Amino acid sequence: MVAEQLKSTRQRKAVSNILATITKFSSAQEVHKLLISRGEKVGLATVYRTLQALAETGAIDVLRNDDGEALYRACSTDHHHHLVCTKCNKTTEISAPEVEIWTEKIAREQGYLISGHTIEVFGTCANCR
Amino acid sequence: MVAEQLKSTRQRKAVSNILATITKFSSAQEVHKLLISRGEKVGLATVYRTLQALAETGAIDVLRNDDGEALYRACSTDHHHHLVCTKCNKTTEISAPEVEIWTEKIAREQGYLISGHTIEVFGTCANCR
DNA sequence: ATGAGTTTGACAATCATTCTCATTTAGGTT
DNA sequence: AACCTAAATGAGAATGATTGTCAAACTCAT
Ligand SMILES: [Mn+2]
Ligand SMILES: [Mn+2]
Ligand SMILES: [Zn+2]
Ligand SMILES: [Zn+2]
Repeated sequence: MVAEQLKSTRQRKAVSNILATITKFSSAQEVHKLLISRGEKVGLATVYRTLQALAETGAIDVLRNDDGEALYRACSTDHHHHLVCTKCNKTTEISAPEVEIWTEKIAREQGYLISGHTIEVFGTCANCR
Repeated sequence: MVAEQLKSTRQRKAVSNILATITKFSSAQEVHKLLISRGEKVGLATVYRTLQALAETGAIDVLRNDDGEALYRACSTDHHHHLVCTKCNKTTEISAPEVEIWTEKIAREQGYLISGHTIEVFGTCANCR
């Protein structure tokens, strides 16, 4: 029972590199298309697996759009939330210590053992108007 | 171009009635199974359409679970958010005026025209522990 | 009761995501 | 450098929630 290990592969590097160049939340399909268009040969399934793995370790963020599709983004490493444009998915990171505290308090009051929370604000960015 | 009108049908009443008896967030598939098990004959597509219609008018609430599936619930009519059990989907409504204000402020500062926001807290309820 | 516009439902079609599994690769060991 | 083996990959099939189709059934204002 050896500990889990993530091997460094060409594909994983390619995905990470692409993510580093994208500022908006993007779907696995979008990331895959981008990779292909840049000449990187990476299978679609691998893109899915890589994004999910990165999200699980907290290396990148995930959220669901209105259609339930998963969107990924390489955000800053500290805890934060998002302001997302519903037209172009442009994203601005936001933080709110006061809200974090409120969240903890509420859950405790209701007898829940908190596992996480979601705070996303949606709207139309200046550009899209 | 007459204004939209929602006709009162047996199926729509059945869906609304069922929702009134459920306290947890449920998927269209679950609602459909419940209807069938109670002898109500309603097509699956109709359940989907009805839930979506109700959600659009704001009559019921929607959220996405980790798998991206849409879950519905007949909540109170006032603005609120949710504390959801990740095991059984038991839901507690919560409200937070301070958070609402913060949300507005943030969006305005960033030049976004707000269209909505999502605030859900997840955890394990007392029962599921 | 009538008729135009809605709604329904059985079933097909979508389509994002997952699964399979034969083949390739990373990275440690001789 | 050659070897080994678990981990990773990818092409394609499979899954499954959700949506589309369209003829038949229904609602409701007249
Ligand atoms: Mn937070
Ligand atoms: Mn709110
Ligand atoms: Zn935008
Ligand atoms: Zn529970």
